[in-house]
Amino acid sequence: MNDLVKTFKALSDKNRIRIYKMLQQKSMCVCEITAVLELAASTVSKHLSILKAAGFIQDQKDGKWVDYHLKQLSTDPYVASMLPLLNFWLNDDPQITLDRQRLAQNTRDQLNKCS
Amino acid sequence: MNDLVKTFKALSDKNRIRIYKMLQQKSMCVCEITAVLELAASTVSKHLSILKAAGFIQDQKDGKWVDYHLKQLSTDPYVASMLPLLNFWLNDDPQITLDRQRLAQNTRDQLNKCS
DNA sequence: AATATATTTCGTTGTTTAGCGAAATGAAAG
DNA sequence: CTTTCATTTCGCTAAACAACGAAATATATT
Repeated sequence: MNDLVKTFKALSDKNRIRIYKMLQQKSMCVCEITAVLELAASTVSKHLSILKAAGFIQDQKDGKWVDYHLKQLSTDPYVASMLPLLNFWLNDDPQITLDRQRLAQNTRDQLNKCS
Repeated sequence: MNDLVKTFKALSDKNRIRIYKMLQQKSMCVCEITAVLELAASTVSKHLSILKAAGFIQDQKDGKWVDYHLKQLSTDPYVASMLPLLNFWLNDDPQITLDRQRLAQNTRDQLNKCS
């Protein structure tokens, strides 16, 4: 039961949903996500750690960046069941659409001096 | 997006999950739920209002009691998608099993002076 | 080596939320 | 019609949580 509650808690935040829906488009580093959400990098990092702990995302080092991407083959049954729903939901949401437009415009190399 | 977050928040609490899984067995009044959860009636009432606002449950007056039951045909698409998962999940969970045993033992009429 | 950029960790602050008991409300029974 | 029981609302407290900036860590570039 605790795992299930943890799964739902991970999805109970607007900014974490926005992160999930961006990662559905492409893998992103922290500073790219930060640029779209307009939050402090430390806040974004925390959100990512919560999504990771719940089993929704994975990370991978890439030079000075850390790439985050969806874990589409989750071992956690709760997460695995939620994935198709999350992938389908909110694709027409105005905020999600806007985020996706903005993430397409920025590349991590253009983001000199992320903050 | 706010509706989706609201849906997840409703399910992000252990006691609300326990309530959901009890209501899966039968409709219950507040004092019956209170007897199983061992929480204050006002706390249980608040949990029920959150589940109701999210579209998971409905209530119906029955004399001096208020009967709560699952809303198995939800108009909310997020809730509707979650129902089959919630109904399937946790049926073997020790806490849920125990709650269900306890709810079967008590009837509202035996619960004189609920608290 | 020194500097710049990316990320995480830590400590703090303000907000949200779960919990309680007391008071208010409503319905049933004496 | 007064009392009793069930429920909800209200005000409060403690814990959980999101957000920030600063400090720590790590990698890349000069």
